[in-house]
Amino acid sequence: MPDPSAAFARHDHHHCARDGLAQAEALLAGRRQRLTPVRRKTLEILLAEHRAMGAYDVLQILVAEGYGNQPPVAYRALEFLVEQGLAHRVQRLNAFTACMNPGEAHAPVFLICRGCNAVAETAAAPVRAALDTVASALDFTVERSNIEALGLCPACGAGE
Amino acid sequence: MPDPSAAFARHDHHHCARDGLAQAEALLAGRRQRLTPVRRKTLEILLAEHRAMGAYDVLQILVAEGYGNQPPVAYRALEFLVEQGLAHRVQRLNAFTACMNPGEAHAPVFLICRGCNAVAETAAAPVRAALDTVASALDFTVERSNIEALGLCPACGAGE
DNA sequence: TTGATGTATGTAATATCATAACACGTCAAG
DNA sequence: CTTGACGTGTTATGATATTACATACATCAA
Repeated sequence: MPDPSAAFARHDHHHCARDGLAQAEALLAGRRQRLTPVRRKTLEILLAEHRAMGAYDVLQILVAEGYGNQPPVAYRALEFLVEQGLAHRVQRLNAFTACMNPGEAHAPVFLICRGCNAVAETAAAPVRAALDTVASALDFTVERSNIEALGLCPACGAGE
Repeated sequence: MPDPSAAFARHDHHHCARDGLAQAEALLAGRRQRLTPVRRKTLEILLAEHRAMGAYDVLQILVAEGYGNQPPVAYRALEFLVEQGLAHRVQRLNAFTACMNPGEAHAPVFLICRGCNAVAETAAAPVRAALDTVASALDFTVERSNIEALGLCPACGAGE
């Protein structure tokens, strides 16, 4: 059951799901990486549900579709998608989401609503720039970043 | 066994550990919160080891000191310290560290070296400001944030 | 086509991280 | 001297993640 409040920024969900696979195929082809059936299905699941999903949630659906029913099946596919920038891991929730901007610079910011559990991925460039600045002051080289904010989305914030 | 590379920014470790407890006591007294023996010992452990520690690592030491040997003992003390701003949770590592600046504005940035696993907590104000800006564009109210960067510390970066 | 090599998947078993629920003790307010 | 809030101890279980190994599939050179 998809969560209708999955993203509080209005957006064209059909567009997300429809183009997600095409974008993934194009990107992976350029990198000589394979979008195998399990990986493809896993990405479809993330795109369709459009919410942060636990590995076991994904696995449950994979099983129903006839794939292997052990955790590594889901974890491997998810790990691949994350490595390729097609999905992200939301550390705070031990969960995964499809990336909204595959192929673009990767430093996503996740806004997690504590009221309705919706998760929005948003533009990160300024945040990433600030992060690079403080890191370079310590001679630290940033390769990947996880930036997650917990708070209230517009709907839940209004209700308080 | 403390990890000598726990923080790659040079600092006075004695100072950290010595003042940490005093600061904690002062802060908690002002809030009418109690630094009980388990909580105190847990904070001492984090300050002394000066590295990101798993809850079970902390528990093991608590047991050796004569406290309860079940996970909730450690988790409750750690949760208390996090709530009071005396410790932080590093999501990426499922681990905890003593806060380097208790009492000050809280939006820590963690720099995690993938070479030596050292974790440094650093100044966050500009990053947090950038985060607030992108969040407010979506009418999202940020209450807490986790900002974690994975990369290479000066020592490990040089060795590559 | 065959065989060699790297990559992907299936599966069992286990490791690691975290919480629910309840019992007991302490202490301060009434 | 009871009541209620809080903290701790303990049992049990739940949730998340990985190791190890076997099998299958893709690719490519001979």
